[in-house]
Amino acid sequence: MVTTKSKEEVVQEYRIQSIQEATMRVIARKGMAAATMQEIAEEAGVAKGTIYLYFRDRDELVEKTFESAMCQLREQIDEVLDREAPFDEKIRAVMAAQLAFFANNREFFRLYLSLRMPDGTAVRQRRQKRTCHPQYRDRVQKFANVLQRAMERGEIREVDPYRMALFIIEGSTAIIIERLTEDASPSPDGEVEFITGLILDGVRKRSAIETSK
Amino acid sequence: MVTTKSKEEVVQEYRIQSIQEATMRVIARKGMAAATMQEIAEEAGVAKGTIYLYFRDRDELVEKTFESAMCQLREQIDEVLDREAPFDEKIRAVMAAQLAFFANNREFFRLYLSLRMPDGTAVRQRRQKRTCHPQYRDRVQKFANVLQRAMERGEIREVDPYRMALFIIEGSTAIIIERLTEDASPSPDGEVEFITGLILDGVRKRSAIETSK
DNA sequence: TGGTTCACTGACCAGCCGTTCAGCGTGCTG
DNA sequence: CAGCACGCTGAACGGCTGGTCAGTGAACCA
Repeated sequence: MVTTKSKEEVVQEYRIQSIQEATMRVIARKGMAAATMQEIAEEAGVAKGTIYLYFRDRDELVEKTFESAMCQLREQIDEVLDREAPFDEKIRAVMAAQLAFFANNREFFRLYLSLRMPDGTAVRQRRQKRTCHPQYRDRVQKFANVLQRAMERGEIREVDPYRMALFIIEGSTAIIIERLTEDASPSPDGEVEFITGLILDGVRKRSAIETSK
Repeated sequence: MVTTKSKEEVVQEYRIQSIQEATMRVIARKGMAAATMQEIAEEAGVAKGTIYLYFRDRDELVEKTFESAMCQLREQIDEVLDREAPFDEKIRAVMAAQLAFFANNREFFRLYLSLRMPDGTAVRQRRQKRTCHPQYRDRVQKFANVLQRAMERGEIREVDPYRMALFIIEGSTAIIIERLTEDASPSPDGEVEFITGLILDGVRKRSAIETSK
């Protein structure tokens, strides 16, 4: 039996998705704290009450919105991470995926900045996240595992992989988000090459002979 | 005339400082959005009204608190940055200064995370910072200038210094803040060495011969 | 000692915003 | 076509919190 979606399910999914997209847009515009249910509803073209038919409360709305975007990001990066490839190729591919994702989801970045960390701002006042958001932590951890394997293969230096992952992810994300506020940025390829170079070889000038590949 | 502080001025400064410290503690505990004037007042051991004798409103309180902490951080880093030294020494010293600052001001980090960026959360709803906090941007810019000079001297590769600065600052800060939530961390010296290595030489394994110094 | 000043207090106010729910209209059914 | 079901609406509610200000008492002065 091909469980084809009933008409109601389709409508429901459409509603949920458009409310979530509106949520991201409003948060991108006003910031997490100033994004009101009223404005989200207007942005989505529904009444305030309608949102509560699909989400328990504001917390759940924001949380679910964050999670579904993070899932997409994660899928696109994991797809690259799980492929068999030399380490530098992987880094290049991950950075390209990240760059493309944030370019295609420009409204997501504020939500991302607000929720990834120890609680830039609590979602309203409940849910006292002491640590980072689990989805963020998972992402760092997964990346750390890849680094770990690269260390075992002797492709990179042997040091704390979790810290290394944090450094790379935060450093690269900062540049990628900076791009979003610029009028004119370098080409995506150039940017990826720049970031990859920074990660692999650092800032120091190599005297002539590069360890190319 | 040595303008020695009058008794009133001393008391006033003391009040201001203790209210600001209370502000940082409460924000560290509850997060920016959930930190109420009531709780800040209790933490400082004064009545709510008293805070308004020294700060116009909540925005000004938070802003001034952020700024005075950022000034300290900035002073400590600038002192290092302005010293004449080879580039790798400078990086080591800056990282050590940053590490020490956040270790000595553990309550500051949430305020820092909330205000540095495009507006993790607007300070309440006014002041619609489109870009990062000016103090943060200044810091990145100053660091970029140092990188620029190092490029001219041929100490590091020639690429966009502002992006390089962003990458280094965000990457290293992520590790330093991670330390604050750990039970047991490596020694500060080890950590500084680790971060410095990452910045200068990247993650790639060097085959034997290090360009030491 | 009586009077005056003024930093400080905290009960109170006003407005904002998340949440609710009685009612409406649309479309389906018999 | 009458009656029903139900998704949607938005006015109204209530709680919370930033900000106010009349009152208090300690310190100082004459």
